[in-house]
Amino acid sequence: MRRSILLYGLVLGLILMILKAIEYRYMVRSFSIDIYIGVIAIGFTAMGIWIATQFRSNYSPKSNYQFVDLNTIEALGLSEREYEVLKLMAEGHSNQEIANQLFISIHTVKTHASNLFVKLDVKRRTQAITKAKELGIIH
Amino acid sequence: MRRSILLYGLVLGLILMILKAIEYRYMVRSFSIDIYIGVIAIGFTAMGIWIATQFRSNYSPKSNYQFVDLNTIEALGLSEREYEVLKLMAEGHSNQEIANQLFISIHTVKTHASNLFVKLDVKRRTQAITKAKELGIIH
DNA sequence: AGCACTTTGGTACTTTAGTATGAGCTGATT
DNA sequence: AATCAGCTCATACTAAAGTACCAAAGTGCT
Repeated sequence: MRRSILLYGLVLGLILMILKAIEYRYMVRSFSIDIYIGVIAIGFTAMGIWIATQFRSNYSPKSNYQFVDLNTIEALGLSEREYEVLKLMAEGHSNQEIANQLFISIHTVKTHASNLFVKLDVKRRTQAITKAKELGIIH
Repeated sequence: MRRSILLYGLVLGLILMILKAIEYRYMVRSFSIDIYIGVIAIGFTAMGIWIATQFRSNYSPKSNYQFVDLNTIEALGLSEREYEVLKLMAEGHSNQEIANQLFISIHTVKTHASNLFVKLDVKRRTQAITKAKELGIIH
C-alpha cells in the first residue's frame, strides 16, 4: 500500500520531468501556451482516472480495501477478537482452523462465534458472513 | 449516465475557463511557469481521481449488473438442483430450511451439497460460498 | 479499589453438517 | 431395450457447529 503510493508519486514526478524536458527541447514557442496547458490538463486528468482505477482494481475487490465500516462495527459492539474470528469465518475456515491461526483453543473460538451471532442477530455462520458483507464490515 | 458525461465535460471546460481568466488577471509573470504547470497538473490529477471515484460509486457497485457466469457453472458440471442448493446456502439457510423451500427431504439436500463440494473442490459450505462468489457464479 | 468489558478456557450437551453407500424413479440418448 | 445422468430418499455414521453456564485473568476507566 505505502509502496504503491510512493510508486505513484514517483511516476507523477517522472512524468513532470519528461514534460519539462520536452518543453525545453521542442515545444516552447512552437505551440500556443493554451494548447500546451490543455494537453497537460487532459493528460493529468487521464492519469488521475488511471490512478484511481489502479487503486480500485488492485486493492479493493480482492482484499481489504473497500473501506470497512468502522462505525458499524462499533455500533454492533463487536470486539477486536470477535471481528477477527468473523473475518476468518468468511474465508471458509473451520473453528479448529481459526483456533490454530489465532493460537487459542477451539472453545474460545466458539465463545467468540456465539457472541458474534448474538450481536449480528443471526443463527448460523453462513448468515453471519452474508450479513457482515451486507453491512460492509467485511469483504 | 450520458447526462453525467456531459456534466463532467462541462465542469472540465468551466475549470479551464476559470484557469484562463486567472492566468490573464493575476498570475502571468507573477509566478514561475513551472509552478503554474505543477498546480495545473496536480489539480487535474485530483479531478481525474474524483471523476473516476464518482463513476465507480454511482454506477458500478449499486446496480446489480454482475452477470452469472453460465460457462463456469457448466464447466464445473453443476446440475440445476445443485446450483439451487448453492444459492440458498449462500443466503445462510440450513439444510433443513433448504429442504423445506425446495419441497424435498433433508437427505436429498445433503446429497446435493456433498456433490457440490466435490465439484467445487471445497470441504465446507462456507468455502463453497466464498469460492462460488469468486468464480462469479453467485452474488 | 471497584466496575465493566474482553479474552481466554472449560464441561456438557444438542443440533447441524457432512460422508459413505445403496437404491428406486424418470427422461433423454444410443 | 438398454444405458446414463440427474433427482430423489434412506440408513448409519463421524465431524463440526452451536448453546448454556461457569470461571479466571487482564485491561481500562472512575
